[in-house]
Amino acid sequence: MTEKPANGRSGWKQDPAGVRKNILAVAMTEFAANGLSGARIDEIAAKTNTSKRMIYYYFGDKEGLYGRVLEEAYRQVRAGEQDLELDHLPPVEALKRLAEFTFDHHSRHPDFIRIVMIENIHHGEYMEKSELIRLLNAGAIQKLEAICRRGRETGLFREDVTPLELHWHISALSFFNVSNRATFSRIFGDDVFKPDGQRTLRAHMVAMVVGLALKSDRRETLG
Amino acid sequence: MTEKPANGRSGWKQDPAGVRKNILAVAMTEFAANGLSGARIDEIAAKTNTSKRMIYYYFGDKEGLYGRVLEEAYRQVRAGEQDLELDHLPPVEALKRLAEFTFDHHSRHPDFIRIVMIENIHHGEYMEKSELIRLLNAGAIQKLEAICRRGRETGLFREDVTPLELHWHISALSFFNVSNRATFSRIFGDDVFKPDGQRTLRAHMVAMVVGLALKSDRRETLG
DNA sequence: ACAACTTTGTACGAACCGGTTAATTTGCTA
DNA sequence: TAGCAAATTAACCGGTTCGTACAAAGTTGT
Repeated sequence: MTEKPANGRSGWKQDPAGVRKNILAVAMTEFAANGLSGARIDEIAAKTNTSKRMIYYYFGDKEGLYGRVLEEAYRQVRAGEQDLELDHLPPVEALKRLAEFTFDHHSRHPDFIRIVMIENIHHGEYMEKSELIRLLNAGAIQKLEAICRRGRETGLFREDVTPLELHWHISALSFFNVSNRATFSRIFGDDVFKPDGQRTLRAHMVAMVVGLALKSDRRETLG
Repeated sequence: MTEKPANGRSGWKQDPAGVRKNILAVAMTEFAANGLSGARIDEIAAKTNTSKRMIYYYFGDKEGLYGRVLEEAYRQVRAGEQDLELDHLPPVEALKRLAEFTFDHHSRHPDFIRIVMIENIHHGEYMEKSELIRLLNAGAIQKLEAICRRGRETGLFREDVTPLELHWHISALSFFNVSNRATFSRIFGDDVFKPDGQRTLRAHMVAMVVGLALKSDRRETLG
């Protein structure tokens, strides 16, 4: 509960950065769980180490808080993607790794997925207000662009499939796997979401994406 | 505004079925637009031909209304799928047609997609209460099962890719195309969602799914 | 004719919930 | 240690919103 101040000095009773961070973390969980209109400021405040007044002191109002949560969600997830090193791999291997990583990454961050779902329900209007988010996401496709460039240079990849389209397919299959788990599993059972099922889906996804990227006469090596 | 009674006889001043229908239609739009907690009963009532009192008379409370809206949404969409005739087509053609149809069908029913998104935010808890929805959806995969059976019998399809998995991939790519349009287009532009872009994505989806279903030595005829 | 069902309309209560007012404490600086 | 801005606390407010009460009348199947 009582964490050490984010500030260097110890013994301080005031800790603005820590308070902000604490509020953001709690708010993200609550918004992810209940949506923008479903989340309750009082509930967020209660789960915080501080008081409701501080939420308004630092974030203005509910929508302001939601906006910052949205930014923080994108920031965290994009930060987790930076470490991936793909330049030393041949294009096909790099594409496979990127696709697998995305699948796993989304699977590990269900709250991020839920925040994005909620933002889509709101037609992306809060995202549009954030310059930060646009900047963060612009870089999200650079790795894929590099892979495609190398793939085309070596004559393996099709010329008419764009990085953006590949990103779309990878995202769709990885996102849906988390976003629609509740309804899908209640209709068809949850075998698909057990470890074996997930491995299969992931392998399918990789095979499909690689199959799409490769020229047809280079596909024979695929299973 | 004033529609003729759903009942056959004319001159009736009472029309329970019509009132229910009208309330459901308005409520679906409102829930799809604002979510369960975001939608306002008073707002729904105002857009109805009848009064708030009738909503409670027929549906009990807000959650009861939402539950019926959810059922109605699934019922409408599944009903629209029934007409599709695939038995006369060879398996690969049938699979293509089914995939294309699903893509277009979801694209034509954004409110249904939004309702399903909202239900997933609520962890599918209202869906679970409805036996009707489970029944409706159980049949949603039968067409695909028939196609797969024929495909395997003729030696074209892989034995280790199940109808459920194919349904999952088709659903993921078709669903995401509607559900994440707002955030995706705000980050990467909306070229992908213009007619040309949509045709490309749809063609990719079909190619990927068919490529996955087919045995590797039967894939050479693909573009 | 009679009972059950359907419709209309208003007004209201009570909880909920986002946001504020006002006052106090803490820490930096000089 | 005085002064001042930033940080923090706790009680409070007013509008919103779900749901109901009440009162009455029209309609339909039997």
